[in-house]
Amino acid sequence: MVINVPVSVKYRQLAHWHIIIMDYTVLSKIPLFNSLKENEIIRIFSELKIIETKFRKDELLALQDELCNRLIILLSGSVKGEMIDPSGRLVKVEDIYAPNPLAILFLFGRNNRFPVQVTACEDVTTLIIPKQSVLRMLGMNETLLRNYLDISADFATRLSQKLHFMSFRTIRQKLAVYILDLSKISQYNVIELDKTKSALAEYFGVSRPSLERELTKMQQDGLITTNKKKIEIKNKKELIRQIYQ
Amino acid sequence: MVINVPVSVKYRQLAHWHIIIMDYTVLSKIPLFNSLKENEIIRIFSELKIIETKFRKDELLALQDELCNRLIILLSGSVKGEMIDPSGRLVKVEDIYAPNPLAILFLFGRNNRFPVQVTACEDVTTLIIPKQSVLRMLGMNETLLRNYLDISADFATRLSQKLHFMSFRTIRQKLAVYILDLSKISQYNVIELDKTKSALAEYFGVSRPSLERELTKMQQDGLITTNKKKIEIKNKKELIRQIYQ
DNA sequence: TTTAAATTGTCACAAATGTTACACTTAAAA
DNA sequence: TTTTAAGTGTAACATTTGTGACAATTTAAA
Repeated sequence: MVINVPVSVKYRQLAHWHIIIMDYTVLSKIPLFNSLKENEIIRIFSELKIIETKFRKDELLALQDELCNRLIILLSGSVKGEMIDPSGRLVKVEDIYAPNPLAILFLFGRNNRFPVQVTACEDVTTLIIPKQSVLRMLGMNETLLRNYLDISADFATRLSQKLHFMSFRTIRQKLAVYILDLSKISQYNVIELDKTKSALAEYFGVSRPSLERELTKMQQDGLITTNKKKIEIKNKKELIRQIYQ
Repeated sequence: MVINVPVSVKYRQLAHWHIIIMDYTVLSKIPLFNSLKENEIIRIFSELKIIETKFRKDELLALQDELCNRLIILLSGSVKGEMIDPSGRLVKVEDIYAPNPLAILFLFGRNNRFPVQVTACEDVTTLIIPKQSVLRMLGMNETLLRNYLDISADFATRLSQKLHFMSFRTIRQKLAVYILDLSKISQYNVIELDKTKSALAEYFGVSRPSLERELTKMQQDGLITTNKKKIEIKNKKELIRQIYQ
């Protein structure tokens, strides 16, 4: 695995910051710059230290526990966040795709370090904005501030929802919540799992055979029928009841 | 239980907003106003719609799933956050004490609703700032913005840590992490639990007898000795190893 | 002080989940 | 196409955890 030179070192070597000439069409797709007019974006980019950096597949964008002193926004490609535990194992936590920012929740705060190691899944292009520039930027434009707060809140909401989800004890409860959520989205009683069962078991934090067994039991109990990735809800009322014992 | 008139209704009835004359000593203790000079605080309070509201014990400050359109900061007293599940049970999620803000992570975002119902544990005094005023306030003063972002990040960090904590499967792993964390803080090998064992079991999402049993087993295995709320680490190296199988 | 409530410690048994193993199917790569 | 890897489905057995119950102890309230 190729270790990339830490970003913070890289841009300290530059005498002056870059002024990036970029497509408005590209930048306007970035959630942080949503609803901003072209001249506002140009002003922000001309006044602040914002640089474009490319990473190759498998290069590191950030190390676990490294000081989070810059906002990294993916322009193209995708990265994965992984935790290293003391026994040396790498545990994948999440994937992030362009055009999203990464670790936006951890840029500020008292212990502002990357919670995971970030590795490029493929060749990626990023915008890197030093923390101080982010702060100036947010003070310059209220729309931008609003976008930043909205994006942060959305991440926090997802974190909180996952925590709530984890609080369901049994595999059956987790499955019931998961299936019902999917059926809400598709509006049908027949849903198709959006992950492989192995991935779902990992997401639930349970073993794959246990997940399969519970699906089989739920079928025997007349709650659902299941085949491969397709699940049909047979008794919605009872399925809801399963969530609360 | 007394149901309080929703706050949003309350202050819509006021013809003009209040200018609160308050002690600088009180306000400077609020994390959000940390490091702000007196004249800056006075300016903010004179220009924005910020009102002081009192709630009695057991009154509701916010309902679960209610639109989160205001920042509530506790000046005195404490509140509890509880979730209601469809079977009607109330599940306590957390306590918040003055001088902290509540639901700061959920004020913005697409689905900005209170994730829990908030009830006063005792008589409380609060500052209520409408969302729009919060936004203006953050644009007015960079220190304030920085405070807001820091506070949000600290909450997000705690959420993320709890999620990481929940990802440990067995009770023994959770206990090992918990005990080692406490020993890091106190710097000693003898720690005192900061919760009752019932509360700890609830925090872990396990039953109390199971928690007790695991503590007993860990003592039998020579990892710790335990009595009431005191736990002494006997074999730190082995205790660390327990975290990873 | 007395009394009541909360906390702690323990047990036997039931239920849920993990582990390991194997066979089969499907999808991707050569 | 053939080959290989990934995904699915199931089983026996071991381990972990939950449940309900009870007694002893500590703490708070009257």
